[in-house]
Amino acid sequence: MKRPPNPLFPLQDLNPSQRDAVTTVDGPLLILAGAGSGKTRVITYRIAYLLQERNIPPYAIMAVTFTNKAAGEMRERVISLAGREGRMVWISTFHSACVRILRQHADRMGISRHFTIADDSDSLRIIKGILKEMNVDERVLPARRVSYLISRAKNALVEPEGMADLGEVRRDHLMEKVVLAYGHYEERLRASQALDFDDLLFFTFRLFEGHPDIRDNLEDILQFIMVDEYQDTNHAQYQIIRHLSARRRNICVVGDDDQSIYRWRGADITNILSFESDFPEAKVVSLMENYRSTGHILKAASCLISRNLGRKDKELRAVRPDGLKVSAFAAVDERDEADFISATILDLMRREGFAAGDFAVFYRINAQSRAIEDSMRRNNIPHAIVGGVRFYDRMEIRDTLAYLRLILNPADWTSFERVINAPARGIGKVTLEKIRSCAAKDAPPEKAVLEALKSVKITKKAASALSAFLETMGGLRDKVQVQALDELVVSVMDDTGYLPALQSEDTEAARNRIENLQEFLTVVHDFLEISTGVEESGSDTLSAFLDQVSLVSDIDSWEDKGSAVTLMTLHMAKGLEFPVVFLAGMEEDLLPHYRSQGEPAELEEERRLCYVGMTRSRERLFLTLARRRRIFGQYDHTHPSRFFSELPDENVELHSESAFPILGLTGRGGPSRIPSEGTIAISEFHYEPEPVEGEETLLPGTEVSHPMFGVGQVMGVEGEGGDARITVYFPKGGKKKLIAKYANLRVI
DNA sequence: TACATCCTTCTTTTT
DNA sequence: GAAGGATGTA
Repeated sequence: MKRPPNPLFPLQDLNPSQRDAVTTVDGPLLILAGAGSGKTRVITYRIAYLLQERNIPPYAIMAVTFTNKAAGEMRERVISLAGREGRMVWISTFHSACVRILRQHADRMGISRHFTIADDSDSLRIIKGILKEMNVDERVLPARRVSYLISRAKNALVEPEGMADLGEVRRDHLMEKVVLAYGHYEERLRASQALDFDDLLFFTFRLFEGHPDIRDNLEDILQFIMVDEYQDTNHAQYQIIRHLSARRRNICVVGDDDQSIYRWRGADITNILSFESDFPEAKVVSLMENYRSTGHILKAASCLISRNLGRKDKELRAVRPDGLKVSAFAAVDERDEADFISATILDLMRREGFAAGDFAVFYRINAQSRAIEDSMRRNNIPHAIVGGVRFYDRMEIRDTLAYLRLILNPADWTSFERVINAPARGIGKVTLEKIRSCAAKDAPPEKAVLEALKSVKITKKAASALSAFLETMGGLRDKVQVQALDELVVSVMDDTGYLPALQSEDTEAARNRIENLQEFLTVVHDFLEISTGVEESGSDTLSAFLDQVSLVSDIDSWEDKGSAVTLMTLHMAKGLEFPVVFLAGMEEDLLPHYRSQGEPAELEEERRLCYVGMTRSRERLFLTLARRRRIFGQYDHTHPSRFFSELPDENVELHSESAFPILGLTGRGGPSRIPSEGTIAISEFHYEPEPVEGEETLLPGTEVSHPMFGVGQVMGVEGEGGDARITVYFPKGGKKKLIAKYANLRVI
């Protein structure tokens, strides 16, 4: 389907460097796209350019993003630029693309085409079980840590044997345990015909390595590859990209090293920093004109990020006028902070005509959302929280999904264990253990059940429940091919007794769960609506649905509807923009987070996080902090984030209603509510707070000595005065809870 | 085996 | 300040 070059291709919409990036299509290309520099526009125009000006067939182009939302938006914009052809361009996330490839070639990898995608909580559950079997004390080696280390290994394409060589983990007895657990974990996943998130990448890489014909075939088809958010790719993704572009080398990566915020998930910032040495013939185009933010905001953000050492030296240019300065506000506590945000929003809406959808509040951790949400509710401000407790993480949804997975993949032990006693059927730990002991190696759970019914003593009640369960599952598997997906889901809820059990419960919680299940049915309907037209078997539809559900992220369902204030973590904020942005919790130990202060590289990532948040803002930016904050239900004093002191005076001012000035910021003389000695210094502050529960001289962290246990450190204080209960960690005696008036503690 | 009650721990960030 | 785990009771 050749078509003459389109003389009207809208290159005039682009500035010179954008145009350069769009029209450079042969050979490796690195597009360094600063915040707000029109990155998405460049990618979509480039795809349209390939289609229309170079007559490249759409199936020869692949664009990879990190979220489904980004992929969906990209597809829409390509279609609106290039017409229907754009529909056929392969635009997807890394993980979705890998699933598609793996389902197609599962046989070559020796796995079932219907493999289950194990999510994080599945993984964690499996690892917990393994550690227990290995008699590893979770306090010495938490499952979370093991899970993290395994994930890091997989992202680095390292198998259990090679794990001990990973730089950050030393070879010691704990490490041996982790390596062992990794091995067991893999066995368990394979027996269940399951792949975890990291496996999706790792197996795709292995597929390419071990089966060059498949790789070559794909490489023949995919002539042009584009990768968005390249700064957040991990090693596995990097290697997959290398494979796909090995021969043609038409690889275009787009990113900004200053916005790399997924180091903790294995993202390797050196991928983008060393692109030019990986592809020596690469052309580099820098997009350094920022069209988004007003001058003060951009200059403040640029100054902050310039503190990082591990970055390419560059400077964004503000296209827009200076606008208003960045506003800093110090609140008394997190409630006061939230109320300030609410009041400011109401004020801006009333006086300057902003709509609720123009505002976003960003924070470092999800737990911060509560106070803000409360305040918005009190003030009747429409708001939407993105993230936090996910819909798909609700128990009833996970249970239903587990049934669906088990229908498709009878080997799925994790799902089996989840649903075998949901609803309660009288099958507990003991029976389950019997079933497990009857399982021959790699035997699917239902075989093991049959075996157990035959050869082991099982209570009458449990035995009949098990038989009924087997029958139900058999019946559901028959229904897959004859029922539409929505009917099937209803069958699952009814036939398994799950919904009837909830209905007979008659509690608020149960009604809530039933509501969620109904909501789940709408999700199914929506899915069916979108995926019409494709002729598939029942199991293929189910499989596609489960894939989609496994790979959605919270941000995918967020829509810019203009009707509500958006509340989300800084991580979710990447790629978005809002007229007015609040960055809440600008405190030491929160931003930067205390877990990130070990290595300089981690601190730099926190700074990037702050930078990402600031650069989301178009017109107005507010940085707020609370001088004391409840953490784990207890008040703690805070210090202003060190990032305040890294902002330039001339672009930031203290908000006129700030309860306290912040040392290192301008604004002296302005604020009205300030006690004169109330300045908060970056490293310390002299302000005497109004008395807080149980908190006298024994702040957490205080060194104390005890007549019997010796020297220790205060971990927490509950209650007040002499009756206060003080938790102290003694290196010699361990953790102790002591009553203040009896403990005879001396502050050192 | 199920349910209630206590206790502990936890919170980064998520495809 | 919740949620999951451990423990005890029916």
